[in-house]
This record gives sequence, structure tokens and C-alpha cells, in this order.
Amino acid sequence: MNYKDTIKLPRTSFSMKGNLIAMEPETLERWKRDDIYGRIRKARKGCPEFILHDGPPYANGHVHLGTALNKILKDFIVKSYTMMGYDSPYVPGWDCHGMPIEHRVMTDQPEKGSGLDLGEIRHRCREYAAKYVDVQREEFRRLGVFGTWERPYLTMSRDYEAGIVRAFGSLVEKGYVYQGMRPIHWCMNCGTALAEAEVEYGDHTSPSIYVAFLQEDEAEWESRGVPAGTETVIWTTTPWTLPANLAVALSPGERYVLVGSGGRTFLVAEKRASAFLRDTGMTGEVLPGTVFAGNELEGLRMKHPVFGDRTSVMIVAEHVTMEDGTGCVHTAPGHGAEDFIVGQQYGLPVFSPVDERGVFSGEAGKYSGMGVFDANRVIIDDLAGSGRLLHASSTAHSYPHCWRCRSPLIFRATRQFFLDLSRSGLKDRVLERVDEVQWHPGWGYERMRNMMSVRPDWCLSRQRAWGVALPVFTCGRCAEPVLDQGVIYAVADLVAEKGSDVWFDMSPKELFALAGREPLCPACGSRELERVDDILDVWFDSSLSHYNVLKEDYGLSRPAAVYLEATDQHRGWFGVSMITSEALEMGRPADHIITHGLIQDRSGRKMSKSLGNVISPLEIIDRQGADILRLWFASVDYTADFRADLSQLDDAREAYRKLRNTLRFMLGNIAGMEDFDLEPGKLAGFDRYIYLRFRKLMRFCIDEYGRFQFHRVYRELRNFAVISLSGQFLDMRKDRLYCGATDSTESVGTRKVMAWMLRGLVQLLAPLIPFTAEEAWTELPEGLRGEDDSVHLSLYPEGGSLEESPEEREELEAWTPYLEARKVALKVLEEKRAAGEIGGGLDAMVRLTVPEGMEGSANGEDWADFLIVSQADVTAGEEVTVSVENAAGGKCNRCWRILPEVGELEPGDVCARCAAVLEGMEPDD
RNA sequence: GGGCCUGUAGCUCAGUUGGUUAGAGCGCACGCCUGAUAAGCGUGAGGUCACUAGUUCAACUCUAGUCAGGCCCA
Repeated sequence: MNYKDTIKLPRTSFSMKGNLIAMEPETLERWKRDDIYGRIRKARKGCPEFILHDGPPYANGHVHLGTALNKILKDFIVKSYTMMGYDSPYVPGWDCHGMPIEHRVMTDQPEKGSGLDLGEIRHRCREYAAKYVDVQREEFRRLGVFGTWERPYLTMSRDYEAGIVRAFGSLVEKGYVYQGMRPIHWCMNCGTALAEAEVEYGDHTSPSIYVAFLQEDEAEWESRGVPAGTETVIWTTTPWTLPANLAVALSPGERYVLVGSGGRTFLVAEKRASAFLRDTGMTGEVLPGTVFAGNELEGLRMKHPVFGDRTSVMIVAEHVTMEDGTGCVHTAPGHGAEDFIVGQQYGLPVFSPVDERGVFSGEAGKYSGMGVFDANRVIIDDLAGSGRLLHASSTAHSYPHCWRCRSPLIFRATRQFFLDLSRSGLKDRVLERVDEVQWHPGWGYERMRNMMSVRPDWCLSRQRAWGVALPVFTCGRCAEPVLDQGVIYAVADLVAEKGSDVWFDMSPKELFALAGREPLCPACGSRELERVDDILDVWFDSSLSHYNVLKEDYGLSRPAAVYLEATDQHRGWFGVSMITSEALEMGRPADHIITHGLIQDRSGRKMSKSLGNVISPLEIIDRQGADILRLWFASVDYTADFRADLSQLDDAREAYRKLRNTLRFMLGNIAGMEDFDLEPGKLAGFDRYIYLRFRKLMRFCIDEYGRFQFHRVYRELRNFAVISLSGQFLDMRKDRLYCGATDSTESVGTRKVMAWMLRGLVQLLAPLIPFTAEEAWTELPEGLRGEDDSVHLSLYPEGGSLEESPEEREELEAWTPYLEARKVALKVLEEKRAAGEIGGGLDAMVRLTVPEGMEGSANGEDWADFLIVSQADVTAGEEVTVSVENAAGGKCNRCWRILPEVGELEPGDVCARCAAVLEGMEPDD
């Protein structure tokens, strides 16, 4: 007879396959319709706050894998803390100003942006940024990330821009802002500064000259062991920068030697001596016995090669290489980035006697009025005339050009505005704040400290179009900067009303009028002021999110609990935020600063379009679903760089499948239950074990969520599902669930503990796979689910209720020998199976000996059930021994166990237990 | 060149204060079940713990260095 109709097989509408591609968008729709995020906010109102403050991604392009990782990690935190009972709002933001967008807008123009006026450029940039805010917003939502998507913060919003101006005013008021000089790429044809991204490198032919510097103060040279008359040789391809020469840089650790040639003595690096002779065509040799380390010559002075009345000083610099030239590097701080930095270290002035058209100014003496490239010839001739020139030729090399007009660029120092980090001990104060922050992982602290302590003053001004203007002026008469906080604050108010474009539309007179004053230069009394139309560095914009966003308007407060960004943001957003926060006297912006690694391809290389190794998160979502992507990210330790390979996705999918099937099986077996009131004390045998194990699991996962260790949560959940549930508990309980009497104490206990675990499991999974968890939650019987119709509204058990008592610990440990005995038995069963003596476990009868005291039962569990065999014969012995033979008796046609009584009862083809169950069933059951 | 970081089975991760034959899951191989079935169960094979020196009775774990890679600077 077929008894299939008399057993209770699992029944559920929770399908085996996820079909996430269809399900997720529906769930999103439902969340939107039900305003799930708004309801969470309401439900947690008044609870302790836990604010994760969003570092704004750049509003350009589609979401890539790294951005997705960042947002998903943030969502893990927000969702888990919400379920821990915190009020954890999430306000996403976007960084909207800046070069990449401006560059994009300009290159999209047929004529590379020529002909567009400033207002039009800014307008197009704004539209471009707005477009990508929309694009990315939808992509982020699709990931299942909860937040105020309908009201994010944008650095280009009027409020935010006004906040930038106001904060700038405050920094001016506190005296942090000053004007200084700094060299930048300059196009003398367009008369404009260029950002690095606008520079195109291409071939260019330049002069190539060797120039010998004469000593000054020969006695000092001799005291360092350098013979009088020794000439220091430099090599350069930009003769026109020689008038601005202030120093010669040597490598501190390299060896320098004297080369004798034609009766003269030259100082060059040992490694460059032969190349020097070869290139100049001179004959000569290294003079034996005299070697100097670069740093032994520091501070010596030379006569300036073109201006006899000026001097040049010997310095040492790390950037000096032995790849070309003489190892003695002509240094003009006004004409090179490295020269500028080393010049700052030596306190050299930033001398740049070249105007915006590339013409020498009055400071360039006899060259005044000449174009710099025209002056090359003249300078070379002068050097030849004075005997300073050792050799001249020309060389083709890679040289920076203007992206727009293609003409070669020059490096030219310009006036820039800086934030003074030494003012009021600002840097030291920031370092104190760094001490207050909890860094995850811990080395973030070292990194931030080291970076912050060597950080130079922050250059705030940029000669670009797309950003917030520095609200400052210069005097038309004396050229001094005019920084007026009163005007700045008045401008901020107007920006709040009309946006940051207003600056460019108003005259100095009108702008001062906002503060009720006439323009006036405090230095010279002139009323002729000029607007500075520089914009602020975009880092300044985003650094102020703590100031502009962590406030009541957004339902937030400061400091934030968490900042979470990739490790490159130590110098970026983390660093600049710490600076402005402290400069504005607002303390630290966040309690915890977490970093994640960067995403690379399988071999550790950066992902880039040109390498063709890019993995798109959007593609993964389209093909597999957001929960798979999220599970993938949950599985890795994000603190290290993440070598992403699509094959890892197979593993995430497998994990998902296993978790889903486990939920499905449990859902199927609790179908029809109404009473979910778990009484742990009444649980017996392995039910009790699994109960204690699950308590431990919950405790562990909630702790690890608290510590932002998602991959540990993932690992434990997955292992628990695979080993403890699927491999042990559920497998072991199939007989009872299917064939046992539904209303027996054992069946009821098993179902209750299973239902309880199911609910907990769905909750623990919710932050990681929010869509699937929600789907499972809706499948839970109402009595189990409780009042929350969304899993994301539900709360984890209080920490205290999960605390492990010593008794509980002991009780759990008591199971170890039984589980070990089970392992041994399974192994012997496998041997018999391999030998062809048995097939399934139910064919077997196991004889085992176990240590004294274990023979009665498997810790309250029937040994045969525990081993999933038909019969077990257990006796006390010295150690665990197992032998397996074919079970004797008849096969019960209902439960498939082989038992001796089968055939001796009525009906004749079932066991005693099944006979009794059948007896108790209603006829039409 | 500097600061910080990473390197344990094919993959993702554990390895507690240095202490017996380095663990797990997945994958793979083999087998079982056919009442979780495009499911479920079991067994097994996989690692000179990047490398080299040192400290120690003992090092994946400590020290120094090397190699490979990453980020930020220069």
C-alpha cells in the first residue's frame, strides 16, 4: 500500500528558485508604495540615534562595482542597526561640482567648448550633474538601499552652496585664508590655467642645454673640500626658466664627483659623469679621490647664470633622479611643481617673472617684454657669450599641451588662496580629533595621522568654471586680496536664495552693497576692486557635508556615528572633513571612520575600460539580482582590497540557493501551525541542542553586525544552514515531521523550535539579502511574524536575552562526544555503502559502544534517530566503536525504516509507530 | 623614494596569549537517496601557511629583510 497521503510533506508557496529579476522590482515597488523607509523612521523615533553619514559619490557616469560596494556596505550597517533598535536614518548625497563634469560638458561641444560663455557652461554642468544624480539614484535604489532618496543632499543645491560660502566666510573671519603663490599649468595662448585632466602630452622639440654655475664664496666651497673654481653643471630643456632660477638641487644620497676637462673642473653626479661628457662632446675624466654625498654640499652658493648680481643656492631634494641630466637640477620654484614644493621647504620665494601672455615681466631684467619661447634663443646666446654654456642642442620629448588650442604649456606661478593649517594650531588640533575617532581597521589611525602631519597648506582656489566662486576681491591699484567676511556672509544669503551663479552676475559695487558698504581696499584705500572669479576646490565642497547636512533640516545631528568610504579617502573626504570640521570649531565629524579596500580584477589590477576587465554591478543585477551581488559583497573581508572575479559569483549564488532552500524547507514544515509559543525548557534531545546553537548564532551575528564584520555574519549563517540545519537537524527530523503524530509533544516541540529559528534566520539575513528576507517574511504565518509586516521593521532580540549562562555553555559542550560518535558512525556507514552492503542509512542497524553513561540515549535523543538509521544497539565500552550490519526485520511501507515488528501488526506493512499514527488519524485525513 | 596596507587549499574565509598530524564552507572526485527533487545526505583528494634569515625546546603566529600587489604621496 502507498502511504504517501498519510504523511505530512512540506508545503509552501516560497519557490525553490528565487527569480530575483522579477521579484526584486516588485518588492521595491511595494516598499515604495508602503513608504517602508518612512515607516521605519517613525517606528524608531526616540530610539538612540546611529547616523551613518554618506560621503557623496561624484555625479558622473553609471554606478560601478566600487560605488555599489560602498553603498551596500553602508546599507548593511543602516539595516542591521535599525534592527538592533537604533534610529538610523540615511541621507544619501552627491558631489556635483568639479572638473570631470566641466571637462565632459566642454568636450561634448563641437568646438571643444569655445564660444560658450560662463553662464552657459555652468548651466550645462548643472544639468549634466542633475541627470546623473537621477541615473545613479535609480541604480542605488535598485540595490535595495534604504534612504531618503527623494530628498538627498546635493553639493550644488542652493542651500548647500550657501553653506559653502558661509563656511568660507567663517574661515576668513577666523583668519585661516590667505593668498599665496603657486605654479600651475598655464596656456599663454588661451590665457588660462589648466587642470591636470585638461593637459595633453605630445611631442615637442625643445632646446637642450648644459649650463655651468660659478661658485660664490669660494672659501666656503673649499671648507667643504671642493676646489675653488669648480663649476656646477645643470641640464635643462627650458632655458627661459633660467632667469627664475633660485637653486640647484642635488640628490641627498647620491655620490657627486669632479670631472676635469679642458682645464676646468665640473661637479656632476657620479652616475651621470660619462653621459655628461658624451652628450656635450667634451673630453675629460673623473678626477680620482674626490667624492661628495649630495647632502654634504647643501647650502653652498653659486653665481646666478644669467644675472650676475643674483645668487643660486645648493639644496637637496628627493625628486632628483639619475635618469637624465647631470644629477644637479636647475630649480625655479615659480616654474615647476616639484621645484615649488622643495622651494617651500627651503623658504625660497615663488619667483615667476612671466605674465599671463607668456611675456617676461619687469622682474626679468633685460628679458622683460620678450615671449618666453622667443627668449630661449636670446638666453642661450647670452650663456654662450658669458661662457656659462657648455653645450646646446635640441631634443624631442613628451611635453604638456593645451587640450583646447594644442599649444605648448608653461608652468607659471599664480596667486592662489590657501587654508593655513598652522594658524591657531589647526593641524595639531585636527590631530587631536584624529585621536578621538575610532578607526576601522585600526591602521586607519596611523595612516590618517601620518598624512595629516605632513599635509601642506590647502590650496582652495581653482581657475575653473563649475563650482562655487571664492567670494573675494583683489585691489585694482595695489593688487592686495580683499577678504571681507561681512560681504561673504551677505553673498551666502543671496546664494541661498538664487544659487551660486549670482556672484558672476554682480559687480564688486553691487556685492559690497549687499553688506551695505562701498568697495574699499583696506591696504591702500582704493575703491577699485576686482572680483576674483576662481572657484573653490571641490574637496572643500564635500568636506563641508558635516556642516551642511548633519543637522536638523535633514533629521540628523553631529557628530555622525559612522563615515564609511574606500581607503583612498583618507587623504580625500576623511581628511578634508576633519580639517574643516575642526577649523569651524565643530570638533570631530564622526565617531567611527571605516574604510574598505578598492576593487581590482582577479589578478590585482585596477579595473578600467581600456583593459576590458570591468565588471558592471548593473549587469549582475540584471542577470542574477541585487541579493546575489549583496551576498557576494557580504562574503568578503572588505578591509582588504577586493580581487573581484565573476567565478566568485557562482559561490554567492550557491550560498544563496542553499540559504533559500533551507528557509523553504522550514517554511514548508511549519505550514498550518498556529501556536508558536516556544518553551525552551520543554525541548528534548537534539531540539534542545539546536535551540542552544541558534541562540549562540544570533548572539554572534548581532555582535558582528555591531562591529561591522559582515563577512563573519555571512560565514556563520551559511555554515549554520549547511552543517547544523541541513546536514544535522533537518535531516534528522524528517522522519518525525513527515511520519510522526502531528500533535505529539515531540512533533510540536520540533516545529516550534524550527519556526522560531526560521523567524530569527530571516531577520539575521535581512540586512544582507533584504529582498529575499522580505519575501520569506511575508510567507511566515501571522502568529510567527508578529505585528511587523516588513522584516526591516522588526527588532532583534535584546542583547541581554541572548546572554549565555555557564549552565547553557556546559549543556552545549555536553553534545560534543555525541556528535563525534555520530561522525565515526557515518564514516563506517559509508564504508559499508562503498562495499555495496547497504544503500541508504535506513538499511542499516548500527552497533556501537560508547563511553559509560552515553549508552542510554544520545543525550536524550534516540540513537537510531540521531544517526538516521533504522536500528541502533548501543552498549557501554572503553571507547567509541562502530559496526554496521543490515537491519533485521521488515520495511515499514510508511516510514521506510526496517524494524522487527513489521508484519506482526495490523496493517501488516507498517511499524508500530506508524500503526499508532494511522490509528489516530481521522478517516478522511 | 616615503606613509599605510595585503599575501593560509581552485574560491571565500577561520586560525584565540607562539605548543600535538594547519581548520570550515563552497568547488572538485566518488558514492547514496529519490517523500526538500533543476532538491537532500555522506566519504575523499587538495596547503613547504609568498620567500629568506633569525629569536625559541617549539613560529602560520614574534623580529629583520626579500619578492609580488594595492592606495595615497613624492
